[in-house]
Amino acid sequence: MIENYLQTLVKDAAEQLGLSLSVSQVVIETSKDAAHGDYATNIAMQLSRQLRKNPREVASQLIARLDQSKMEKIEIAGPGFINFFLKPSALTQYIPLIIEQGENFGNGAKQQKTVNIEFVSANPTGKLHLGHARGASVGDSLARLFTKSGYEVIKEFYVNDAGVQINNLGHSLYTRYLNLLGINKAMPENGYFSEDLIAIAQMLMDEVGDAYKEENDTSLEFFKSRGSSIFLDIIRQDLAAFKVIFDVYSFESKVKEKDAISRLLTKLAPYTYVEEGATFLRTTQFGDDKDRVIIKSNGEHTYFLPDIVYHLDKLGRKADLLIDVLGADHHGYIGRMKSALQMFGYGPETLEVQIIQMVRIIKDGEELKMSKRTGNAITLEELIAEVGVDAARYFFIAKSASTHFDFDLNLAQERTSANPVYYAQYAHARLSAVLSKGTIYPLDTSGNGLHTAEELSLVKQLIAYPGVVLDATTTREPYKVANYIQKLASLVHSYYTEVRILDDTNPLLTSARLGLSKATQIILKDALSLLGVSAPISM
RNA sequence: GUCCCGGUAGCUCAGUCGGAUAGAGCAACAGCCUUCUAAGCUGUGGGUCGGGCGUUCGAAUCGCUCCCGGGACGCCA
Repeated sequence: MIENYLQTLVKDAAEQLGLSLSVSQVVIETSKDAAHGDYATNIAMQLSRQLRKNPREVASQLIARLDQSKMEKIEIAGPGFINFFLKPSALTQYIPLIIEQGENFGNGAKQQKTVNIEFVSANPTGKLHLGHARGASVGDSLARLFTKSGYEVIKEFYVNDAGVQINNLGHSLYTRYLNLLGINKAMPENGYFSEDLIAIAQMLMDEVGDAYKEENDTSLEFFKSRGSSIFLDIIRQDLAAFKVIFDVYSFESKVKEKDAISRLLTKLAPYTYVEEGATFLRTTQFGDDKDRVIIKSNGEHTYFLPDIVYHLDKLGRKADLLIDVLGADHHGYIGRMKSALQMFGYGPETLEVQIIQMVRIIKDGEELKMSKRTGNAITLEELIAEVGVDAARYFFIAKSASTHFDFDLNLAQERTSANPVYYAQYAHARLSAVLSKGTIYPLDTSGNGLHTAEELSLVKQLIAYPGVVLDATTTREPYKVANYIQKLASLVHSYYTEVRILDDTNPLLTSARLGLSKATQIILKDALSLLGVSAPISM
């Protein structure tokens, strides 16, 4: 956009001085202070070292060779900044483009690349809780960002339906069932103690009566498979209510089917050795901290093996990049999986792991420890009921995923304007109201006639949108979109308060302002949609 | 002991490949609704950017080191 235009101007001017610069070397920043113009560059200070000249002198030589047709003026300031003061038309010329492209404004060029984003991937042994909700928000927004940036995206959920956890679930559920039948049996040591399990046991008892009162493998198998499939259904429903829809559910049980594990072992053979009865994989050859056990001395394989099969499966289906969104407790897992994939010839950059830091629950100013045993976790379902989908998603996304997150229950339950999502949605609602009342005026989409400081700073913020989308995608940081939204909403509210948009005494200006409102509404709505947050037309 | 994340206003957090006077929201205080939605706007106060050393025209940002908080380091999943 405009940054690119300015970069090229500077580059051309530098070439006339006999300097060859790449466009990306010219850093254009938006000025914080209006006295510093609309945009600024520090290029003269960067160049002064290699030219061994005073930066202000370099700046004046550049300016003398710069195309100034779209400038009101150019100034050298401070130690050697070049400040650009643009003509209003240089900014407002983008308004027709925004209105014409609509929600496609800011889209990236087609990438011919497929990104597989795996997130949530909770065990089907209980309901989703707040930790999962953060992963769901971040993963889903990443998917939306990649889609907007031109990638093919696959959203994937991996279901661990064949491991120790499911065994625990089966035993716990079965025990609850037997208890309901009046048979005395203690819950397993590592069992699941949540209330939900009792309800499900009751449901199954109503369905099958005492058919499974004999303790045997068939009985246990029934409770394992029914329990996990019931929980998976609940998980899917909760996610759908949270506006997170997965394209693919992959099941561990399917991954392990046939002889997938033994075939994998054959291929990994060159990288293995046996020590004290266990088989190790030489992941250190590819940068891991230590070699990893893949077959325990008791002959069972570790979880690492099916995970490798699964990742190879994802790559084999169609994916140029795998992104795993995982909780912070998984960070030790990154090195070994990257190593394993390299054994199959994939570069280390094929797999990216986005670590989501912990969520701490704060209630009455104190941390609330969540415990599987007592089942006191706050569920996603409860979260949605308490604060709503929009507020919850915005809450989770508005902070960098790499920072520890304090979720203040009292604040969330207040349901007041303290939550920034309302601020942004309200801005959209106000614009919508003005536009619908303004239909009696013709919509001027040209941008001509806009000139006040409020109008131009709003336009500058609109122009910045494509850059924000790109930046948020390449850094995998959706919170940057939230920051952008807050700034945009703030400009909208100021503008709305300072300026009477629908002005009977000046229909021409009204039409132009409606055009600006329309363009702003388009971008605000699209930015919110990247976070999975709705843009209401009234509140 | 090793690795990861963090330490910026009373609280929660931003801070554009290192830039101009370090910002926003909340909280506090003072104003603004006969006119498009006051879930809003305007203004005020509030800082040893965890400490130290270094790199350079310039450091919250980069390097080294120390301190504090959270997490991970198993033939667990």
